[in-house]
Amino acid sequence: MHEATLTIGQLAERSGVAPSALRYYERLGLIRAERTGGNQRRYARTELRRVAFIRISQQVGVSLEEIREALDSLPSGRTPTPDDWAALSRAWRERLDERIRLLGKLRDDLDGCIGCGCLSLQRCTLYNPGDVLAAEGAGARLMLPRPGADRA
Amino acid sequence: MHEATLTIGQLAERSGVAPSALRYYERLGLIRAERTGGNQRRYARTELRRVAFIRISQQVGVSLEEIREALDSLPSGRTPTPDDWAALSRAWRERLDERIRLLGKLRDDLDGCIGCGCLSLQRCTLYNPGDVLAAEGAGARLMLPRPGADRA
DNA sequence: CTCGGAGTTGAAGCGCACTTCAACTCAAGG
DNA sequence: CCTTGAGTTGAAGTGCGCTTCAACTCCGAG
Repeated sequence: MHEATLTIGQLAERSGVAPSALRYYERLGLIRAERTGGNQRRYARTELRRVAFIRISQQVGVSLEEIREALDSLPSGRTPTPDDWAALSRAWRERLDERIRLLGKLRDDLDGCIGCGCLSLQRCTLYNPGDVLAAEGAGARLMLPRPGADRA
Repeated sequence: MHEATLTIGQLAERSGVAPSALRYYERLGLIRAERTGGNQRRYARTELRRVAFIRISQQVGVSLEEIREALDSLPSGRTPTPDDWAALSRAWRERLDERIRLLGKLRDDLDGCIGCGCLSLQRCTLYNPGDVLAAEGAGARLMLPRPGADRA
Protein backbone atom coordinates (compact mmCIF):
# COMPACT_ATOMS: atom_id res chain seq x y z
CA MET A 1 0.00 0.00 0.00
CA HIS A 2 0.86 3.70 -0.17
CA GLU A 3 1.98 3.30 -3.75
CA ALA A 4 2.74 6.14 -6.12
CA THR A 5 -0.69 5.90 -7.71
CA LEU A 6 -4.22 5.59 -6.37
CA THR A 7 -7.09 3.37 -7.46
CA ILE A 8 -10.43 5.05 -8.03
CA GLY A 9 -11.64 3.73 -4.71
CA GLN A 10 -8.64 5.19 -2.90
CA LEU A 11 -9.03 8.54 -4.59
CA ALA A 12 -12.73 8.48 -3.75
CA GLU A 13 -12.04 7.80 -0.10
CA ARG A 14 -9.28 10.36 0.23
CA SER A 15 -11.18 13.08 -1.59
CA GLY A 16 -14.63 12.32 -0.27
CA VAL A 17 -15.95 12.22 -3.83
CA ALA A 18 -17.85 9.16 -5.09
CA PRO A 19 -16.20 6.98 -7.73
CA SER A 20 -19.11 7.67 -10.06
CA ALA A 21 -18.43 11.39 -9.72
CA LEU A 22 -14.74 10.87 -10.42
CA ARG A 23 -15.55 8.98 -13.61
CA TYR A 24 -17.94 11.77 -14.51
CA TYR A 25 -15.21 14.37 -13.95
CA GLU A 26 -12.92 12.36 -16.16
CA ARG A 27 -15.48 12.27 -18.96
CA LEU A 28 -15.72 16.04 -18.72
CA GLY A 29 -11.95 16.31 -18.87
CA LEU A 30 -11.44 17.63 -15.33
CA ILE A 31 -9.14 14.87 -14.15
CA ARG A 32 -6.97 12.25 -15.81
CA ALA A 33 -5.87 8.71 -15.04
CA GLU A 34 -3.36 6.23 -16.34
CA ARG A 35 -4.60 2.73 -17.04
CA THR A 36 -3.24 -0.60 -15.88
CA GLY A 37 -2.84 -3.52 -18.28
CA GLY A 38 -6.31 -4.59 -17.18
CA ASN A 39 -7.80 -1.18 -18.06
CA GLN A 40 -8.21 0.01 -14.50
CA ARG A 41 -7.65 3.64 -13.60
CA ARG A 42 -4.57 4.63 -11.63
CA TYR A 43 -4.42 8.20 -10.44
CA ALA A 44 -1.26 10.18 -9.86
CA ARG A 45 -1.29 11.76 -6.41
CA THR A 46 -1.42 15.19 -8.00
CA GLU A 47 -4.98 14.38 -9.05
CA LEU A 48 -5.93 14.72 -5.40
CA ARG A 49 -5.14 18.39 -5.66
CA ARG A 50 -7.20 18.71 -8.81
CA VAL A 51 -10.17 17.12 -7.10
CA ALA A 52 -9.73 19.44 -4.14
CA PHE A 53 -9.70 22.39 -6.49
CA ILE A 54 -12.86 21.13 -8.19
CA ARG A 55 -14.79 20.81 -4.95
CA ILE A 56 -13.61 24.14 -3.64
CA SER A 57 -14.52 25.80 -6.92
CA GLN A 58 -17.99 24.33 -6.72
CA GLN A 59 -18.42 25.92 -3.34
CA VAL A 60 -17.48 29.23 -4.88
CA GLY A 61 -20.33 28.62 -7.32
CA VAL A 62 -18.40 27.80 -10.47
CA SER A 63 -19.79 25.28 -12.99
CA LEU A 64 -17.85 22.17 -13.92
CA GLU A 65 -17.41 23.55 -17.43
CA GLU A 66 -15.73 26.68 -16.09
CA ILE A 67 -13.64 24.63 -13.72
CA ARG A 68 -12.50 22.59 -16.68
CA GLU A 69 -11.45 25.74 -18.50
CA ALA A 70 -9.53 26.87 -15.44
CA LEU A 71 -7.79 23.53 -15.10
CA ASP A 72 -6.97 23.56 -18.80
CA SER A 73 -5.09 26.79 -18.22
CA LEU A 74 -2.64 25.05 -15.91
CA PRO A 75 0.78 24.63 -17.48
CA SER A 76 0.97 21.43 -19.45
CA GLY A 77 4.18 19.46 -19.32
CA ARG A 78 5.14 20.14 -15.73
CA THR A 79 3.36 19.38 -12.50
CA PRO A 80 1.55 22.52 -11.30
CA THR A 81 3.34 24.36 -8.54
CA PRO A 82 1.72 25.90 -5.46
CA ASP A 83 1.93 29.20 -7.31
CA ASP A 84 -0.02 27.77 -10.20
CA TRP A 85 -2.79 26.70 -7.85
CA ALA A 86 -2.68 30.01 -6.06
CA ALA A 87 -3.22 31.81 -9.36
CA LEU A 88 -6.30 29.74 -10.09
CA SER A 89 -7.65 30.33 -6.63
CA ARG A 90 -7.13 34.06 -6.98
CA ALA A 91 -9.28 33.93 -10.11
CA TRP A 92 -12.23 32.71 -8.05
CA ARG A 93 -11.65 35.25 -5.35
CA GLU A 94 -13.40 37.99 -7.28
CA ARG A 95 -16.43 35.84 -7.96
CA LEU A 96 -16.63 34.91 -4.32
CA ASP A 97 -16.42 38.55 -3.28
CA GLU A 98 -19.19 39.48 -5.68
CA ARG A 99 -21.34 36.63 -4.48
CA ILE A 100 -20.87 37.67 -0.89
CA ARG A 101 -21.52 41.29 -1.74
CA LEU A 102 -24.80 40.50 -3.48
CA LEU A 103 -25.97 38.25 -0.68
CA GLY A 104 -25.09 41.02 1.77
CA LYS A 105 -27.14 43.45 -0.26
CA LEU A 106 -29.98 40.99 -0.34
CA ARG A 107 -29.78 40.74 3.43
CA ASP A 108 -29.82 44.50 3.89
CA ASP A 109 -32.72 44.87 1.50
CA LEU A 110 -34.54 42.08 3.24
CA ASP A 111 -34.04 43.87 6.54
CA GLY A 112 -35.45 47.01 4.98
CA CYS A 113 -38.42 45.09 3.67
CA ILE A 114 -38.94 43.40 6.99
CA GLY A 115 -39.21 46.89 8.38
CA CYS A 116 -41.69 48.13 5.82
CA GLY A 117 -43.29 44.81 4.97
CA CYS A 118 -43.52 45.95 1.38
CA LEU A 119 -42.20 43.16 -0.83
CA SER A 120 -43.42 45.29 -3.65
CA LEU A 121 -42.01 44.38 -6.99
CA GLN A 122 -42.16 47.89 -8.28
CA ARG A 123 -40.69 49.83 -5.41
CA CYS A 124 -38.55 47.39 -3.51
CA THR A 125 -34.85 47.28 -4.22
CA LEU A 126 -35.06 43.56 -3.65
CA TYR A 127 -36.55 43.03 -7.02
CA ASN A 128 -34.21 45.02 -9.12
CA PRO A 129 -33.24 43.45 -12.44
CA GLY A 130 -29.67 44.12 -13.43
CA ASP A 131 -28.57 43.74 -9.88
CA VAL A 132 -29.55 40.13 -9.84
CA LEU A 133 -27.19 37.41 -8.66
CA ALA A 134 -26.96 36.23 -12.24
CA ALA A 135 -26.05 32.79 -13.53
CA GLU A 136 -23.46 31.89 -10.92
CA GLY A 137 -23.20 28.45 -12.41
CA ALA A 138 -24.51 25.45 -10.51
CA GLY A 139 -27.33 23.37 -11.76
CA ALA A 140 -30.82 24.60 -12.18
CA ARG A 141 -30.15 28.32 -11.84
CA LEU A 142 -30.08 29.27 -8.22
CA MET A 143 -29.69 32.89 -8.93
CA LEU A 144 -32.49 34.03 -11.18
CA PRO A 145 -31.21 34.80 -14.61
CA ARG A 146 -34.02 36.71 -16.21
CA PRO A 147 -36.28 34.34 -18.10
CA GLY A 148 -34.80 33.58 -21.50
CA ALA A 149 -31.57 35.37 -20.61
CA ASP A 150 -29.51 32.35 -21.67
CA ARG A 151 -31.05 32.39 -25.11
CA ALA A 152 -30.80 36.11 -25.69
CA MET B 1 -57.31 48.08 -18.21
CA HIS B 2 -55.98 48.22 -14.63
CA GLU B 3 -58.68 45.87 -13.48
CA ALA B 4 -58.83 44.23 -10.08
CA THR B 5 -57.34 41.03 -11.44
CA LEU B 6 -54.41 40.21 -13.72
CA THR B 7 -54.14 37.82 -16.62
CA ILE B 8 -51.21 35.44 -16.61
CA GLY B 9 -49.50 37.60 -19.21
CA GLN B 10 -49.91 40.68 -17.07
CA LEU B 11 -48.63 38.96 -13.96
CA ALA B 12 -45.71 37.63 -15.96
CA GLU B 13 -44.80 41.06 -17.22
CA ARG B 14 -45.16 42.76 -13.87
CA SER B 15 -43.25 40.11 -11.97
CA GLY B 16 -40.65 39.34 -14.59
CA VAL B 17 -41.50 35.65 -14.32
CA ALA B 18 -42.45 33.67 -17.44
CA PRO B 19 -46.03 32.44 -17.77
CA SER B 20 -44.76 28.87 -17.91
CA ALA B 21 -43.04 29.40 -14.57
CA LEU B 22 -46.22 30.86 -13.08
CA ARG B 23 -48.21 27.83 -14.19
CA TYR B 24 -45.47 25.68 -12.71
CA TYR B 25 -45.68 27.55 -9.40
CA GLU B 26 -49.42 27.02 -9.40
CA ARG B 27 -49.03 23.29 -9.92
CA LEU B 28 -46.72 23.22 -6.92
CA GLY B 29 -49.24 25.17 -4.89
CA LEU B 30 -47.20 28.34 -4.51
CA ILE B 31 -49.72 30.68 -6.07
CA ARG B 32 -53.43 30.56 -6.82
CA ALA B 33 -55.71 31.94 -9.48
CA GLU B 34 -59.41 32.34 -10.05
CA ARG B 35 -60.79 31.19 -13.38
CA THR B 36 -62.99 33.03 -15.85
CA GLY B 37 -65.98 31.37 -17.46
CA GLY B 38 -63.64 30.43 -20.28
CA ASN B 39 -61.19 28.74 -17.89
CA GLN B 40 -58.56 31.43 -18.04
CA ARG B 41 -56.55 32.37 -14.97
CA ARG B 42 -57.20 35.66 -13.25
CA TYR B 43 -54.81 36.62 -10.49
CA ALA B 44 -55.64 38.77 -7.51
CA ARG B 45 -53.12 41.58 -7.15
CA THR B 46 -51.94 40.06 -3.88
CA GLU B 47 -50.41 37.25 -5.94
CA LEU B 48 -47.82 39.76 -7.11
CA ARG B 49 -46.50 39.84 -3.58
CA ARG B 50 -46.41 36.07 -3.40
CA VAL B 51 -44.41 35.93 -6.61
CA ALA B 52 -42.05 38.57 -5.26
CA PHE B 53 -41.59 36.51 -2.12
CA ILE B 54 -40.90 33.41 -4.19
CA ARG B 55 -38.17 35.05 -6.24
CA ILE B 56 -36.56 36.68 -3.25
CA SER B 57 -36.61 33.39 -1.39
CA GLN B 58 -34.90 31.70 -4.31
CA GLN B 59 -32.12 34.23 -4.09
CA VAL B 60 -31.73 33.34 -0.44
CA GLY B 61 -31.24 29.77 -1.63
CA VAL B 62 -34.52 28.23 -0.57
CA SER B 63 -36.13 25.48 -2.65
CA LEU B 64 -39.61 25.85 -4.09
CA GLU B 65 -40.82 23.12 -1.77
CA GLU B 66 -39.66 25.04 1.28
CA ILE B 67 -41.09 28.24 -0.12
CA ARG B 68 -44.40 26.44 -0.49
CA GLU B 69 -44.28 25.41 3.15
CA ALA B 70 -43.53 28.97 4.16
CA LEU B 71 -46.40 30.33 2.09
CA ASP B 72 -48.71 27.69 3.52
CA SER B 73 -47.98 29.09 6.95
CA LEU B 74 -49.52 32.42 6.00
CA PRO B 75 -52.86 33.00 7.69
CA SER B 76 -55.69 31.59 5.61
CA GLY B 77 -58.90 33.52 5.41
CA ARG B 78 -57.49 37.01 5.47
CA THR B 79 -55.13 38.77 3.12
CA PRO B 80 -51.61 38.67 4.58
CA THR B 81 -50.53 41.89 6.22
CA PRO B 82 -47.13 43.52 5.90
CA ASP B 83 -46.37 41.99 9.29
CA ASP B 84 -47.16 38.54 7.95
CA TRP B 85 -44.71 39.02 5.12
CA ALA B 86 -42.12 40.45 7.47
CA ALA B 87 -42.37 37.33 9.63
CA LEU B 88 -41.69 35.11 6.64
CA SER B 89 -38.78 37.25 5.57
CA ARG B 90 -37.29 37.10 9.03
CA ALA B 91 -37.37 33.31 8.79
CA TRP B 92 -35.00 33.47 5.82
CA ARG B 93 -32.75 35.95 7.49
CA GLU B 94 -30.95 33.28 9.49
CA ARG B 95 -30.34 31.14 6.43
CA LEU B 96 -28.99 34.09 4.59
CA ASP B 97 -26.67 34.96 7.46
CA GLU B 98 -25.37 31.40 7.59
CA ARG B 99 -24.85 31.34 3.87
CA ILE B 100 -22.92 34.58 3.98
CA ARG B 101 -20.90 33.39 6.95
CA LEU B 102 -19.85 30.18 5.21
CA LEU B 103 -18.95 31.97 2.02
CA GLY B 104 -16.89 34.41 4.08
CA LYS B 105 -15.11 31.53 5.72
CA LEU B 106 -14.49 30.00 2.33
CA ARG B 107 -13.00 33.28 1.20
CA ASP B 108 -10.72 33.53 4.19
CA ASP B 109 -9.61 29.95 3.78
CA LEU B 110 -9.08 30.51 0.11
CA ASP B 111 -6.88 33.48 0.94
CA GLY B 112 -4.90 31.31 3.30
CA CYS B 113 -4.50 28.68 0.64
CA ILE B 114 -3.53 31.25 -1.93
CA GLY B 115 -0.78 32.16 0.46
CA CYS B 116 0.43 28.63 1.00
CA GLY B 117 -0.67 27.15 -2.30
CA CYS B 118 -1.55 23.98 -0.51
CA LEU B 119 -5.03 22.90 -1.57
CA SER B 120 -4.32 19.81 0.42
CA LEU B 121 -7.38 17.78 1.22
CA GLN B 122 -5.96 16.50 4.45
CA ARG B 123 -4.60 19.66 5.98
CA CYS B 124 -6.49 22.51 4.43
CA THR B 125 -9.44 23.93 6.32
CA LEU B 126 -11.06 24.41 2.96
CA TYR B 127 -11.89 20.77 2.72
CA ASN B 128 -13.45 20.19 6.05
CA PRO B 129 -16.50 17.93 6.08
CA GLY B 130 -19.12 19.01 8.58
CA ASP B 131 -18.40 22.61 7.85
CA VAL B 132 -19.69 22.27 4.34
CA LEU B 133 -22.25 24.65 2.90
CA ALA B 134 -24.74 21.82 3.02
CA ALA B 135 -27.86 21.32 0.91
CA GLU B 136 -28.94 24.92 0.61
CA GLY B 137 -31.69 23.84 -1.72
CA ALA B 138 -31.55 24.78 -5.36
CA GLY B 139 -31.29 22.20 -8.05
CA ALA B 140 -28.38 19.90 -8.50
CA ARG B 141 -26.70 20.48 -5.17
CA LEU B 142 -24.53 23.56 -5.35
CA MET B 143 -23.12 23.05 -1.94
CA LEU B 144 -21.58 19.63 -1.72
CA PRO B 145 -23.63 17.43 0.51
CA ARG B 146 -21.39 14.48 1.19
CA PRO B 147 -22.09 11.71 -1.31
CA GLY B 148 -25.11 9.75 -0.25
CA ALA B 149 -25.89 12.19 2.53
CA ASP B 150 -29.47 12.56 1.28
CA ARG B 151 -30.06 8.84 1.56
CA ALA B 152 -28.47 8.35 4.95
C1' DC C 1 -7.17 -22.08 -9.05
C1' DT C 2 -10.90 -20.02 -6.89
C1' DC C 3 -13.30 -16.57 -4.92
C1' DG C 4 -14.97 -12.04 -3.72
C1' DG C 5 -14.41 -7.34 -3.67
C1' DA C 6 -13.12 -3.70 -6.69
C1' DG C 7 -13.05 -2.13 -11.20
C1' DT C 8 -15.00 -1.40 -16.24
C1' DT C 9 -18.62 0.28 -19.69
C1' DG C 10 -22.75 2.54 -21.80
C1' DA C 11 -27.27 3.63 -21.02
C1' DA C 12 -30.71 5.13 -18.23
C1' DG C 13 -32.56 7.53 -14.23
C1' DC C 14 -33.01 11.40 -10.76
C1' DG C 15 -34.05 16.00 -8.72
C1' DC C 16 -34.89 20.62 -9.51
C1' DA C 17 -36.74 24.37 -11.94
C1' DC C 18 -38.33 25.24 -15.63
C1' DT C 19 -39.32 25.53 -21.07
C1' DT C 20 -41.19 23.80 -25.25
C1' DC C 21 -44.53 21.73 -28.02
C1' DA C 22 -48.86 20.45 -30.20
C1' DA C 23 -53.41 20.89 -30.32
C1' DC C 24 -56.81 23.23 -28.82
C1' DT C 25 -60.07 27.36 -26.85
C1' DC C 26 -61.01 32.16 -25.55
C1' DA C 27 -61.63 37.17 -26.03
C1' DA C 28 -61.74 41.39 -28.32
C1' DG C 29 -61.36 44.51 -32.44
C1' DG C 30 -62.72 45.39 -37.37
C1' DC D 1 -68.43 36.57 -38.45
C1' DC D 2 -63.61 36.35 -38.76
C1' DT D 3 -59.24 36.87 -37.39
C1' DT D 4 -55.54 37.35 -34.25
C1' DG D 5 -53.17 37.30 -30.10
C1' DA D 6 -53.45 35.38 -25.62
C1' DG D 7 -54.68 31.58 -22.98
C1' DT D 8 -55.44 26.30 -21.96
C1' DT D 9 -53.67 21.35 -21.27
C1' DG D 10 -50.61 17.25 -20.68
C1' DA D 11 -46.53 15.34 -22.14
C1' DA D 12 -42.03 15.67 -23.21
C1' DG D 13 -37.58 18.01 -23.26
C1' DT D 14 -33.47 20.71 -21.13
C1' DG D 15 -29.33 21.47 -18.26
C1' DC D 16 -26.52 20.33 -14.50
C1' DG D 17 -24.33 17.16 -11.61
C1' DC D 18 -24.45 13.32 -10.59
C1' DT D 19 -26.18 8.03 -9.27
C1' DT D 20 -27.80 3.56 -10.51
C1' DC D 21 -27.90 -0.49 -13.09
C1' DA D 22 -26.61 -4.59 -15.68
C1' DA D 23 -23.28 -7.16 -17.45
C1' DC D 24 -18.97 -7.85 -17.55
C1' DT D 25 -13.55 -8.05 -16.15
C1' DC D 26 -9.65 -7.58 -12.97
C1' DC D 27 -6.75 -8.42 -9.02
C1' DG D 28 -5.01 -10.31 -4.93
C1' DA D 29 -5.49 -13.27 -0.77
C1' DG D 30 -6.09 -18.02 0.49
